[in-house]
This record gives sequence, structure tokens and C-alpha cells, in this order.
Amino acid sequence: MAESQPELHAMRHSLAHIMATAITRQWPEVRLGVGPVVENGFYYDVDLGDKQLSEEDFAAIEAEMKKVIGENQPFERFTKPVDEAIAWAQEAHQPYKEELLNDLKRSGTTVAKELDAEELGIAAEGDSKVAEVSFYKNGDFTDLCRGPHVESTGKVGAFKLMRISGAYWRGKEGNPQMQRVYGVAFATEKDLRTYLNMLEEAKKRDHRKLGQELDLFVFSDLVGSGLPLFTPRGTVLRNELTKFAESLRAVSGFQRVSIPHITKTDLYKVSGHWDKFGEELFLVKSQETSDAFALKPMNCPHHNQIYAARPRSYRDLPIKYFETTTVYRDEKTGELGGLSRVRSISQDDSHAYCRPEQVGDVVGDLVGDVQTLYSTLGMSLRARLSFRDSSDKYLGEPQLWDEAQSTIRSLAEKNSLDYFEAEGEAAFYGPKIDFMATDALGREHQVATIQLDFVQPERFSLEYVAEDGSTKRPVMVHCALLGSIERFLSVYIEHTAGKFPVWVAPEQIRLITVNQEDETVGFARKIEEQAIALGLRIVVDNDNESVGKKIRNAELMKVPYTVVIGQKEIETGELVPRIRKDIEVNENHDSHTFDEFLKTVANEAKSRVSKTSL
RNA sequence: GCCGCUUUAGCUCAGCUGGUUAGAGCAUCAGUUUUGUAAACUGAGGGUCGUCGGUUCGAAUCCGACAAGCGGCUCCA
Repeated sequence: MAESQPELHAMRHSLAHIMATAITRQWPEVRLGVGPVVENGFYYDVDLGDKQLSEEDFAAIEAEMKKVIGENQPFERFTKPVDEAIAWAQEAHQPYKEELLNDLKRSGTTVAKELDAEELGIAAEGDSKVAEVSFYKNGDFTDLCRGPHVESTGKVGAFKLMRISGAYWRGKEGNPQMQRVYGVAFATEKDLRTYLNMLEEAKKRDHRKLGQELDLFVFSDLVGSGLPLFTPRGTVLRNELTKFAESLRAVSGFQRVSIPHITKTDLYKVSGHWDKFGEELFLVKSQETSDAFALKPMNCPHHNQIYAARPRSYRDLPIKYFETTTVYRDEKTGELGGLSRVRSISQDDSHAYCRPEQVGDVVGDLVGDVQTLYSTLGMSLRARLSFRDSSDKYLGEPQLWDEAQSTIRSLAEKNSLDYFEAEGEAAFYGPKIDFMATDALGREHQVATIQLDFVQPERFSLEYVAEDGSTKRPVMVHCALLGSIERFLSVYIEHTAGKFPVWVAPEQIRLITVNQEDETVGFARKIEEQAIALGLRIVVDNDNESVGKKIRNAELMKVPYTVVIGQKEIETGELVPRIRKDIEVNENHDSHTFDEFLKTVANEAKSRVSKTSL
């Protein structure tokens, strides 16, 4: 979905100016922040003092924007010496612009990230880094701007204002809060409609909505925000996905371990997490001892203690532990939402301890597992190789880093990953591979990750005895295939729109009885028993409702196979299954005996085929 | 945590500018019906209108605080 055409970029940028023009016409006292292009559109940060914009103002702003567009004002570029520009900003009562200009003058950039925190917004003194700055003018509206723009306001394609939100000036808490008005924009009316339709579709698939409709999970005010409770159906979903992930682990030689969900806080003082993530810890108080406890926010330190419990030989390595377990993080309330961001995070977590020369094999296996998992789920993958840059924030021996990074790079080649390298994205403790999965709507989500860790083995003094009798440090490899299972479910529910393939479907077959007579219900029960014996998830619907109504209910619950049972089926022992539309059927299901039908479905489930077209 | 919006029955929603016993559809329950591939019929139960406080003769309706949800910001080992 990346839009990279320079023209479209210019259109969006110009629309930001046009919106600022429109807002300035209506509220001349407006103080403007920045108005950049973002994915799919643009925004402008505005400060209207006491006046709070709301979405009700959109109609008026859009109308005014259309007027500006209709006026087809040319965008004129001109430059001013930087000091004149500052004077202009002061005169125009644009303090935010003035601040930007001062940054430009002093540092040659306005990018907050590139400026030291204490430098931000300080008036410039002495020599200027830039001599001149550029402006764009359309009609009466003039704005400090690097450009580029379209020729004139008439040439901006199609747009729509979308929403409004609070945003700190320059993203810094403590700075004045501005209002950010977002719009989307595309080259043509048609592209805009396509995009809006995609949003509609995404809304229909929203996992929170489907979670409610398909009875997958709930929240309770009494339990608390960010703590999802999984219903029987939702639990099936979770379990099938984790079972699959776990089965891949077993093949790669991981051993299952099991740890408590709390620990003395001392553990995190040793690991170093206490200082870095202390605020995210849920603290637990003992009424018995004076020790301070915490709910675990990650599993590695616990797993490390299993490794450290006895001397390890180079011959034992790699030692690989895995576990599907839940960690708890006291996320800020404003960050929580559906299953995407929760406070109880289940992970299919693993830690492998290996000799440096084994890193390639260990990571290679994991990369293979990630590929198998996501191709089975019908999602394409992209990998980001997160390496270090030249700064000194990274711990561990540089030589280890270099070797590991080149190992990772060659693995990416060998596994023909669709990858790119990102310098400076590594964790301070080691390089990593982050996987992004693309869903059915073309949205990309960060999912699995494989991280090398040179630091924790050091902190916990993890060792093994080498061939020559010396003591050495193992390298640790963290990996979660699904990542956060809750977040993964949110992605997967939206990817499939709730039409789960047979192997994950909470209910695979629904039997609908035509009436409630003993003979009919008895027959259905017998089929149910057979199905259960084959490991299938089946439900008999013998409610006192019309067949049409019961079909409808099964359809709404997106059950893959529905079978109506009446006199005909009892007499012939054959059935005509009703098959959910997205399921591609190779075999001829038309005239099956119940026995054959159940076996076919059981095989489909067992082989984890996803014969669905999403 | 910050800004804005929202919160009425299990679900989806109505309830005009504060004024008598707060409504609907679906769901639930009961009865009738014994049903053939996307909604049978009749009836009943169910809400201290998110919570607490305030204004008022009177609050679902106005104000405040808190909580939860939503959209963003920020953060994300």
C-alpha cells in the first residue's frame, strides 16, 4: 500500500496547505504547527487557543477547502534570509513557525529527533546554519515550507477530512497540546473510494466486533481493562494456533519448560530489567515475607535460571527451552485496545542457549519455523534485519555482533526471505530479525521476532565448559513465532474475517435437525458421537426453530460445514453438506455417506489445510 | 499518562430544548407449531439510563470527578 509517487506526495502536501488556508480564513487567530504528508494523506497541527475543533467543523472546513481549490491559486515558491523569516513569523503571530525557524537557523534541521532534547525550541544565536529558507504562497496564505507542491490549488486530486486528535507540539509531552486534523487524499476520486471501501471492510472485520459476534472473548469491568477473558470458542482458536506453533518447536528440538508467573524482584535487578522497565511491572506483595515480588513481564530471566541450575557442557548445546505462557505488563491505559494491546500477554516464547558458532543453525531453524507457520496461515512475510549502527549504545563484543549479523544476512539469503536491513534498529543487547505479515487487506503487522542476546548471559553469568576445559559464555536466542498470542489473534481474526479454516474453526460442523422428534435427534447424536471420536468439533442444533432460522444462525457463526438432518438422511445415510462459501472444495462432497464426510473433514483438520479464499 | 468523543436491557439502538409508570428489534424464558437449506406465531421476564457528587420543585437529559470504550498523541525491552 506504499504510495511513493512524487506527484501524489505533492498533492497531499498541497492539501495540507489548502486546509491551513481554509482554517486560517475561518479562524484568523490560528497558530499553525506542522503540516506534513503521512501514509494515505496529510495532517496539519493547529492551535486555536480556546476554540476546540471537532468533527462537526469538518463540513465547513471541507467546503472552504473546495473553494480554495476552485480558486485554483498558484503555489508560488520564494525564499527569505532566515532572519527575515523569523521576523515574518513574529509579525504573523506564528510562534510555532518561529521556533522551527530558530531550529533551522541553528541546526539546519527541524526534525525533533535529530536535535538534542535541550536544544529544541531555543532561540538561535550566532552563526546561522542555513542562509535562506523557502516559503510557499497560495492566495493570501503563506507558509514556511520545504515543498514541493503542485502547480496550483486546483490540482490536488480527491480528499476527505477524517478525524481530529490531540498532539503535542513536536511530540513532546509537556509541550502545548495542539489539534491535529487528518485528511486522506488520493490522485483520483476512484482511488479515494477504493481506500474508503478498504476502511469499511476493515471496520467490518474489526476483531473487537467479530470477537463479540463470534463469541470469542470478553472483557469485564470487574477483572479490569486490558485483561481479555477467552470463551470456549476463543480458547479453541488460541489453542489450535499455539498447538501448531508448539508442534514446530518440538521438531526444532525445543524442550517444554514451565515457570511460575511471579518472582522476587531481585531477578529483574540482576537482569537489568528493573531499571529499564520498572514502571511496567505489576508489583505483588507477600503478607508472609518481606520479599518484594512482581508478575513476570518477560520469561527469559526465569528460563535463564533453569539453564544456570547446573554446569553445562559444550556437548549439551544448543539447549532450547520453550513455553507458551503469559506475561503481565502495566501498560498505560490509553494504549490498551481490544486484543491488540493488552496487559496479560501470552507468548509462545523460547530461549535457545548456544555456542557462538551454532547461532546460524539455531536461527536458521527458527526462520524456517516462522516461514512454515505463516505460509500455513496464508500470510506473506517480510523480514527486517535489525542491525546496529556506529553508535556506542550497544553492549557485547563488536566481533560477536559482526559475525552474528553476517550469519543473519546469509540466512535471509538462504531462506529466500523478502528482507531489508535496518541499521540502528537492533536492541542494545543484540541484533534481531523482525517479521512483518501482510494480511488479506494488504495491511502489514509486526509478528514474529528472533533476537540474539549477548547481554543476559553476561548478567546471569551463564556458562558452559568448552572442549578445552575453559568456561565460556553461551549466546542466547529469544524467539516467539506468534509473538503476543492476543495481538496475533487480533491480526488473524481480521485477516480471515472470522472465516477460520477448518483446523482452527471453533466449531467445524453443525448438525441441524429438521424437527425435534426422538428419531431425528437420536440420529444426530449418533453422528455427533462419531465426529467427536474423530476429534472433530461438532454441535447439534435441535432447537425448536425453523430450519431456515437454524441455517441462518450457523451461517452467522461462520461454521465451515452445516448438515441438515431429517428423514431423507436417516433413510439413505447420505448427506449434502452446506459448505461455507470461502472454502475451496476439491473432493466431491455431494453424495457422501456420513462416515466418509466425517473422515474427509477430520483429514482436512489434521493436515491444517487452509483451503479458503480470503 | 495526555487531547477529543462516547457510555440507556445480554446485543444493536430510539428517547426533541430537564416534566407523570424509560421504548424498539434481536437474544432469553414459556406456550403454540414439528418445521428441508439465511429470520414461524403468541405471550412473559429483563434497565436504580457507567459510578459518585452537584445544580434544580423535578435529572437518562445540565455541571464536575472517577471508570470503561473509541479515535489519535506519546511509548513499546
